[in-house]
Amino acid sequence: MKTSPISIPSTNLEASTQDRILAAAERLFVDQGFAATSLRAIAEAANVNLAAAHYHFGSKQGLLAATLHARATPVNECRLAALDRLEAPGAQLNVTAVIGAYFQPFTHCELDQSLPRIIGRVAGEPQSLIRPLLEREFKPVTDRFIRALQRLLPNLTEEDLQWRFHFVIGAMIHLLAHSTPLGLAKSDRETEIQAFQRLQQFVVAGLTSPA
Amino acid sequence: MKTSPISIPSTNLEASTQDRILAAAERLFVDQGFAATSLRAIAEAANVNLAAAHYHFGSKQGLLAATLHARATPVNECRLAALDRLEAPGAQLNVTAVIGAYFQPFTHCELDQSLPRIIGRVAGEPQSLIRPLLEREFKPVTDRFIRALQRLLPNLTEEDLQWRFHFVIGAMIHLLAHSTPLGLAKSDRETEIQAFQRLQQFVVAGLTSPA
DNA sequence: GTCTATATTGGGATAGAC
DNA sequence: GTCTATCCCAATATAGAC
Repeated sequence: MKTSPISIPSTNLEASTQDRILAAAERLFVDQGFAATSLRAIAEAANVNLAAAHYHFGSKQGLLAATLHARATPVNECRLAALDRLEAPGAQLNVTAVIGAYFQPFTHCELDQSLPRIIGRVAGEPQSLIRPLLEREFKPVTDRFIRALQRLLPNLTEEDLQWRFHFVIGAMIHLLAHSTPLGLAKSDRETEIQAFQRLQQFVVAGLTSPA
Repeated sequence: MKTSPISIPSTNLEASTQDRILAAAERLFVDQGFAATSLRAIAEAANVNLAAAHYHFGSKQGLLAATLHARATPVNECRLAALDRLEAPGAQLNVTAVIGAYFQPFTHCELDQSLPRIIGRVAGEPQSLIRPLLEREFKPVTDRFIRALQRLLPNLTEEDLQWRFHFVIGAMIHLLAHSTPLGLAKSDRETEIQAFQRLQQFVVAGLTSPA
């Protein structure tokens, strides 16, 4: 299976079979959740035979793992690149900048218009299924961010910081999964970036509040 | 269907059929999600015949709605009672207290040991399914809290506050759904209350950060 | 109100031709 | 690597006896 750069036009009939399956799976998983989405529906949406999905991904779970991995890889790269830039000598290293680097995949890196939503969606799935996947894909990078914050917030214990970052992730997931509050209208790309700026200010205040 | 006070020992064979079904459904929905849970599994866990579930709740969706409603009702009552106490003349009305009232169902009211988790779980389900339910059950009370905060934070626009409360809810949902950060051990009731205190401090700092 | 039995549909997975 | 066809099982829901 290829792990090359992801660029998945919603229904690009010229893309390879694997990519079409991945794109369709991601869209349906996001819309309906994992359990509620059938391989048949995915195959149909991808204009692909049902058996092809099994051939390429082995199982429905395998397809989910591939979908998540395809998104997680560039997200991790984008985050790490941003953090590296911050930790270079002479750069402005502070809490706001670190959180900005963590949100970078959703604000600056042009990974794809809107579809890192798979992250928000998948994080809501039952633990048993998805927790190992999430841990493998995201924990190493997240840990590096926590360590960077730890140096900036030496008055917090490691436990303090882990809890606070847990809340950061919760708010971020919620924003990814439900891009707008109940009362407000649907958002475009512009307001989406603004939403992450709002979120950034919110969580920086929470992170830096006194111990 | 009764909407009387909820007290559902995990498998109380003396409870009524409906209550046993509700309890089993809630537990399985929380553990596995809605789509992945079959009525058969619920009926088996509740020591009830499959047809009984349909007789009492009409459909799987009906059962989900009933499960959620059974939990939402006391949660709303607990929140409103706490807010009423705060808004009584002479009480200490500030942002921390209002958020404390919002979290009250998970910290002080002894609704049930751990199972308002249905809220955290259900909020992660696909929008199409669950959004109307959540709105009906929680929006009115949540709106009252937002209005209370608006009076305490007059420098924020309504849009500001809606976004910030969106983040509060996101962090709360995440805590309800995954009661502990990835690195930490599983929690008991004690640390759970402490977690909500941590969350309270975090979100109060976020809410009160300058506009 | 509770059971047995069943209608009906759809699911994941695989065998085997091409 | 892609198709057709099929196996086998599980799902929701309902009919009808008791």
